[in-house]
Amino acid sequence: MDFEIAEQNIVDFEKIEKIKKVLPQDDLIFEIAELFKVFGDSTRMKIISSLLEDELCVGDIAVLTNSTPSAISHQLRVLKQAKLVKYRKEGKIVYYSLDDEHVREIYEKGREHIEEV
Amino acid sequence: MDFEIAEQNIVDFEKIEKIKKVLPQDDLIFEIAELFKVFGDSTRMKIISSLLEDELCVGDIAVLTNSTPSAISHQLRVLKQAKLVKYRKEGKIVYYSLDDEHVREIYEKGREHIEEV
DNA sequence: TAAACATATGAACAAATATTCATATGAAAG
DNA sequence: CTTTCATATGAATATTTGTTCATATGTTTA
Repeated sequence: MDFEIAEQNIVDFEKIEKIKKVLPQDDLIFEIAELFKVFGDSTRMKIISSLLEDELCVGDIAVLTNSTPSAISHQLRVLKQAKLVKYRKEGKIVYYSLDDEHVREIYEKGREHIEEV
Repeated sequence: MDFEIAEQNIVDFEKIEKIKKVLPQDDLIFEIAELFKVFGDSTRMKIISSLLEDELCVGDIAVLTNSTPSAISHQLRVLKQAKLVKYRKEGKIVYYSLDDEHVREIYEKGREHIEEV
């Protein structure tokens, strides 16, 4: 590890060492990136936008997103695994809703960035 | 459009129409997703984590991320296009820094979600 | 002016991923 | 109990995307 560092062109060695100490662990950074990856798809973002308004079943989400129930079901699984949505069953119908206030907050920060630039 | 809707299995037509009215335009949703896509990569997330601490040049970021200057340069271009980082030149050295408080806020919301679940 | 250096860029390759299609599951209705 | 319906799932395909490698650009130093 240290060999590699020594071989490269470092402008400010002390600054690097200082930052290295406070950087989050690789696996935490990986998990954060994985979370944002879930937000980084138009279909899922449209699902999230819709669920910000109300709980919805798969078929209704498919209509709102101009997508197929199958595609939506796949994406809801991704959102579920990321703990961004939860669901409740009512007979054969499954209602999905947002699982976390962070979803709304993250969405809104993203929207702010887009709309202010 | 309305034909497609009529053909599908809709559970609550009124709810759908109501949500449809308040949903953001497709192109805004697309842009938000594109923004989060930028956050959704480990390398870029590590760059962002580093720049949260201080401005850094390409070579130093490469060391901190265990990556090559070339790979980092490519990723910095992505971050630049998303208006997440800015840069200043000092001779042949280019210093990058975060361009927007939203970056920090979005990063922290993401981290909160990961750490609280 | 030539060499060394930091960064940028383009093309090619490999890996990841969203959608589609066919089919499965499980619940309600006939 | 058989059909219909809502949702889920697996495999295949097509597209996107990150890295690598070679090379280019522009700056400093010898």
